[in-house]
Amino acid sequence: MAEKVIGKLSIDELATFCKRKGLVFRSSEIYGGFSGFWDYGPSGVELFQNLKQDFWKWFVQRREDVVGIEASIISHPRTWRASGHLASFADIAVICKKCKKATKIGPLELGKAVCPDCGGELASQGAFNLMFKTSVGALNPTDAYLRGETAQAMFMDFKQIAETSRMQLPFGVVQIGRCFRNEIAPRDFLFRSREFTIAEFEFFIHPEEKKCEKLDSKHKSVKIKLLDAETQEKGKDTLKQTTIGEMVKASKLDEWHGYWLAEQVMWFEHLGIADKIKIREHMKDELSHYSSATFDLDYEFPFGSKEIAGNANRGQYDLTQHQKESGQKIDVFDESSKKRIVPKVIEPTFGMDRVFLALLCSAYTPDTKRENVVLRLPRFLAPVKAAIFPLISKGPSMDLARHIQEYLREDFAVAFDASGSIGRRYARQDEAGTPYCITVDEDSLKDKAVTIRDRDTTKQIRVKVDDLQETLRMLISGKLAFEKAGKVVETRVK
RNA sequence: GCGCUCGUAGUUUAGUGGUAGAACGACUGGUUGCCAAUCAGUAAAUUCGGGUUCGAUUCCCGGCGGGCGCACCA
Repeated sequence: MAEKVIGKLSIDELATFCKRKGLVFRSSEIYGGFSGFWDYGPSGVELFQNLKQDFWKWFVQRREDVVGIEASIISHPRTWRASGHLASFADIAVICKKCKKATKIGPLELGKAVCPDCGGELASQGAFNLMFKTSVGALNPTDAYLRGETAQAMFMDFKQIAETSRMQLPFGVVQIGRCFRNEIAPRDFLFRSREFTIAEFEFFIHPEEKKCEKLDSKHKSVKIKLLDAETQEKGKDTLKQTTIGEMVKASKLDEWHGYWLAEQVMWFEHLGIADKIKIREHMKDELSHYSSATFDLDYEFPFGSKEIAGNANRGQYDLTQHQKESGQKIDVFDESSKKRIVPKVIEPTFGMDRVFLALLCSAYTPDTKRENVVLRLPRFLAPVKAAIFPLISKGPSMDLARHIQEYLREDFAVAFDASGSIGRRYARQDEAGTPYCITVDEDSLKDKAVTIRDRDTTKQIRVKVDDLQETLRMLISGKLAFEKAGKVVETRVK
């Protein structure tokens, strides 16, 4: 039988799906929407919270060398002077009157500079203002900015964190939080927005430390598809199959940088999206003002291969800058050299809304046989873990179904659906990404058992009501194979 | 931000210078019913503002929003 060709997913189709299923809404839609802003709906917020929680478990709770903070979104205005973000502030956007090429120039160049391409006269399009400006104080307020990255607080709080949590180098600080950038043209659904969530950590290392004790064979064997700087400088985009170990060996990465890049890829493997990830090295001329080496982790989106995470080598830049600006010492005492030292920093970053979007792109599976979409999310991230259906929606069946709902609800996010045909109810849950559907049927009252139906295979097993909680826990954590969790039963079809 | 282009229920769409029809979905009720296709019913739309006109969802202008291209992206 000829396979029905499924059209390539468009980001529009995904956005419509997200709206329909309560995952993501356009912000302020009753006023016509507001470009660059999005709302997570009832289902989306569950998924997003699960994602953030999984990140926290993976990178903070599981480790001894990382602690978290949650800093204010608005910080002292001098923060951004120290960080170097204010320096590019006065830039002016210009457009060439002749060839229409848009660029930006420094404020003093206006009136003097000409188009770099054709030498034509430049017209000002106005001042660039990538940072969100706000004011603080009701009476005679002072200017302040909403943070464009979460990093700065982790530098500013460095000494307090090290002291109160008794951390010694090397150690990291993580936070997940909202950031704001006045993007010129928000685009591609959630991908480029003006308000977004970053999960970012600053990992502090002794400046002389070259070795990374934690870089073991597990990290070295992490396979990656690499687009390196040289290839890009030649104008090509050929990917190299390599491993973290090989890159470290070839001195393309120092050990700590390699370790963290491997950790990032390993989290994506855990999320099931690593097959669409490639690593892109930044070319010299695109490095940020603070970084000596940067790698992007790009995901293959419907609109192209785009950055969802990054890894920058920030060196001692930020701590040194804040020392200068504040006049305060930001350093630690090194017992071995008996000297005060300023740590160097590796910064792994994740655009969490982008990871969310990548998860949906990978999960979205139109099933031609079932004639509905199946959202194959990782089970542990699914907004709802199980849905309970009474086959007969009245009488003792209904009571038993309600009872199951009550007791499962204590441990899992569950849904209950007694309306429509059973097939329709399965389809609704397939689209919601619910991994398991529990059906209470005619026999359930007699044998005190129910069927569990698997989202991805539609196979069914019969499980005792008393074992449901433990069975679900094992299934969701992946510690138990579905067919081994109960007696496999034939699916009855009309 | 610039250029091109688009904007009818939640979704997909029909239609008209005289205020709109459908399908799917949602909701309510019925149906001894395991993979969206059973019956009955209900709610639900012309993106917003201004102009032309006796009258505009339809024509014109502007805003807002989307798509594509350019540019930008700590």
